[in-house]
Amino acid sequence: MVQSLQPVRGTQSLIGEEADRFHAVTAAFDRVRRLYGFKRVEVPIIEPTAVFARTMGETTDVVSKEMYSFEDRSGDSITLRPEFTAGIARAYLSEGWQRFAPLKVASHGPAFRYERPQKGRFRQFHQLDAEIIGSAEPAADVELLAFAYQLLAELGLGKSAILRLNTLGDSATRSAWRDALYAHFAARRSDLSEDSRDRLDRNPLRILDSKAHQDWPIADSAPVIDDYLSGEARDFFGRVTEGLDAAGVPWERAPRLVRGLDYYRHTAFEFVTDQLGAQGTVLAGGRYDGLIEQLGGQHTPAVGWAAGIERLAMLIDAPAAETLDVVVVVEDDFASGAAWRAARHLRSHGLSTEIMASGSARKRFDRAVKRGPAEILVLSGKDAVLTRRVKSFGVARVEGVLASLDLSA
RNA sequence: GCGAUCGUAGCUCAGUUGGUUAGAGCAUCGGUUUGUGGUACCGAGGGUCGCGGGUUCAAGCCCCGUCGAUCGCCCCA
Repeated sequence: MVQSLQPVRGTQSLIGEEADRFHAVTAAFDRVRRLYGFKRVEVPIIEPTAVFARTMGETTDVVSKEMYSFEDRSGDSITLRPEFTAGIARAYLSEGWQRFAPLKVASHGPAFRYERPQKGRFRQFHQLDAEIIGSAEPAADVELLAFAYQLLAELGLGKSAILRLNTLGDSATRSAWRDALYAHFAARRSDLSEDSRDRLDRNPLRILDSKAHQDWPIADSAPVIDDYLSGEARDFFGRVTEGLDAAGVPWERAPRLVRGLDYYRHTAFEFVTDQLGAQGTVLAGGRYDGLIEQLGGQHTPAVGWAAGIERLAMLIDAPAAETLDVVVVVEDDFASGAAWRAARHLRSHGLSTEIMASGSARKRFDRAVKRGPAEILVLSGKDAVLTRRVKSFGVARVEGVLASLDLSA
């Protein structure tokens, strides 16, 4: 293949069932989003680089090595969004969306990370995103999770995607726990895997869910978050879990669940499945009360989640293929005017219609049959006399719609 | 960034221990006595076997490099 015709690594072009799966996910999202009163918002795909660097944490992998950043013609550093949250927070501040607070918003679209592609992971990937900005209430966390759960349930994943839930406490809790973890792991540094020794300084929390067997006993004996929770943090988490129980959202406690991005506080969660290989997380998020301040705004509590559209699309049952209501077979050119008139009329009455008008008459009919329509309308013009027949394979609607139409004019 | 596996027609794949002109199905196009036709039958086009080098009388097949894909590590949706 010619070099320039190769797609950019980690991007994909979809057609047929794959495209239908993708659309099924976004359609379900848009339907459920409305049931919960989340406004649809659109935000830019590009932002000033600082928007992401300041909010996600300079040392995170996403910021330090996975961002698609470039200088535009005026020399400004621009970044293709690696996630939605920071951009929405920026819009909240710069567009004056504070006036809508508490604000419930939803969006979906592409995001970009420079990573090695593998199953369920792409350089251009697509996310669903939901945020509640300006509410410090545990009820916001509950509502957001109820939304997520109903969405997954409507996608047929209510059983296979499990909600794992944790609290990271407030910032005092989080830093005390982090210090304790650091001390614990640093004391056993030489027993840790090579990866985890690297993680120790960068992000000691991540050692907790290390995949290296040799780390497991050390992680098992590590300090637990519950011992560091302030009274308020404990109370907050309690009200979230009570709310989930009342709302009928099943969950399990994952005391070692941490999130990679720096801005998370209190509630952290992920819906996981065992059907996607190494990329089990299908929807994840949490509370990020400090993020808007990081961007220079007033203290503004918020919660949100993002879900991977490709990952969900791989999990759902194949959507029913789009069916065709009518194929119009034009047996000879004399009838082509009538075919256009008939097709226009059928389409304006909501019947999906295609016209077969090339190749031999026999081929046209064969192709019409292969398209699998509910009905085939055959128009012929033998001896300059227009005649029509309808072959029906299912619900017969064509004759009814066409009854009032003079096809010859 | 690291590791493993894999690259043959537009797509899915076959191709024996290295041996003549690289095959099939699907798709595309054409034909099959104007046929009331139900996914048929016949035929055609389409390949520098990812790319470059090497070994050999001879390479789709063996070796090296490179690009790409897939899966995993890291990280994450």
